[in-house]
Amino acid sequence: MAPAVTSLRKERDLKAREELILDHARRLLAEKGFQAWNMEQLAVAVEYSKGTLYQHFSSKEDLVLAVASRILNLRADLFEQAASFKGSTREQGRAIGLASCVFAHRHPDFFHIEMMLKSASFWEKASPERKEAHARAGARCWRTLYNIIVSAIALGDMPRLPWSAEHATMALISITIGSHVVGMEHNLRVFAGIDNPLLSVRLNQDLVCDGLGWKPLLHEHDYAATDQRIVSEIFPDAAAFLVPA
Amino acid sequence: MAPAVTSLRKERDLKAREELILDHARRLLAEKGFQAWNMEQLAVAVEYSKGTLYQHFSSKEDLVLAVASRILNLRADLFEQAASFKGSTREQGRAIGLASCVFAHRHPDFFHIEMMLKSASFWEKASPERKEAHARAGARCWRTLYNIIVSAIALGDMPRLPWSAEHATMALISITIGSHVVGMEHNLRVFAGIDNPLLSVRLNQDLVCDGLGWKPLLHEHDYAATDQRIVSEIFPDAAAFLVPA
DNA sequence: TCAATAAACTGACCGCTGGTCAAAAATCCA
DNA sequence: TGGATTTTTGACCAGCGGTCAGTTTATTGA
Repeated sequence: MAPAVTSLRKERDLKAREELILDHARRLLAEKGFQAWNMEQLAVAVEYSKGTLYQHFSSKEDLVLAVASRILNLRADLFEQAASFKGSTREQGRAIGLASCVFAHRHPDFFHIEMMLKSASFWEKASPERKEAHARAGARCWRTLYNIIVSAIALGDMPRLPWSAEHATMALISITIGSHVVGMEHNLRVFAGIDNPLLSVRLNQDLVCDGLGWKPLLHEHDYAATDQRIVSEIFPDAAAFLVPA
Repeated sequence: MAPAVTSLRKERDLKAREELILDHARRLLAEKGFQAWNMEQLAVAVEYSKGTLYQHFSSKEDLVLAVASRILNLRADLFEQAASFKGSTREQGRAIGLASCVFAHRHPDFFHIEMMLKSASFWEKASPERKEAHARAGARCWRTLYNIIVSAIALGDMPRLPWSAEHATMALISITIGSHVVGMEHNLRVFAGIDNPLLSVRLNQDLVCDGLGWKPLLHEHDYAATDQRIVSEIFPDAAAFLVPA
């Protein structure tokens, strides 16, 4: 039997190599999408053989799912940072909305990847473990928002009826995802004269928050000031595109 | 030179064959997604050879895009029917919301297909003509909604500010698309205890309409009665799942 | 230090797919 | 009817994801 110290190092090396593969795969995905590169090219890029790649991932789809999960966990990280903002529940919700935009700015290709995952043939080629990991990463995101909304209802910031906390969460997730997806359509951007799609994402979030009666409503509070605080306290490097002069 | 009568018949035959191909392709897409069938199988199904398929479509992606466009035009048809509803502007908007649900019920696989189209590699393999046709079909949909919103603003049913008619249109499109996409997610449905995803689509649409200040607001009017009228007058065969007892 | 053994890595190879095109079949017209 | 023209066909090609027997590298025990 191998000494524990040796096997630990091996495990570390394996993990490091997996990271290396994922890094390069993410780059290829961002640059070329899904079809315009192959496993051989990736193998050359990471300086291992194709066979070795398949010791880490059961298929190309499995690999791409792993990339998506890693990025989705970064999204969850941003959400959790945002949720730590000190302020009213609606301000915390707003911080998550901003986090979603910071994320979209850092990972403009993420939603494209995520759309691919929805395809049935894609999903069934991925390993169960990675599918579960992805579900966990997704849950981290909406759990963060859900907890804030539960607080909002408990504190009386949001009416309990006619929507449950779960439905309110779904509504905010829907408007956010929908706005990001729609914002990627070139024709619609031209039609609506939108130069910065992220601004309209936030506008739509405001709309839904007001629709949910989440107090203080948009016109009852100076949210521009809140935005300044959120950006300076939590996303200092994102000031430029989030709070335009 | 060929007689005009002959060439006309040929054109008709060609068109009919294209329909046949599209019908079978749509069936395969619905049953198996994109990857789990190939052009040879489709050729066998329509009883022509693979080469003949490529006289109609420049690639598999081009073919799938054509299928998507045909379905998208059906969506536009439903929207235009809905827009003809006699009532307040918000009731007309609601009719379009219902149309979107009728459509989702008839073509549950459409959004999956539409997601695939967003992929860059997919888009660039399709022919320019079909891409333009798809854009036109999409425009038919949002134009219909846009016209109603313009009326709403003109009639004073919706405040002109702080959102333009274009932004209001985008907001409603975003919540609708977003709700449909999110509603397909199994984990989230379980989390929110949603049995009928289409109901939450409509709930979210109400939320945004109220957020936009589109009068009469949800609590100012008996929209259940409106739904009954819309269904009986425009979508009589959709009563079952749209207006549950 | 050095075999013997085990573990890890490799790339030639396989089956399958989207897409092509020369040959064959069908159609048309004088 | 028969030669010219158009349409259809399916064998064929290149490129892909994925496999696995053979090679290389690492580990072990004397």
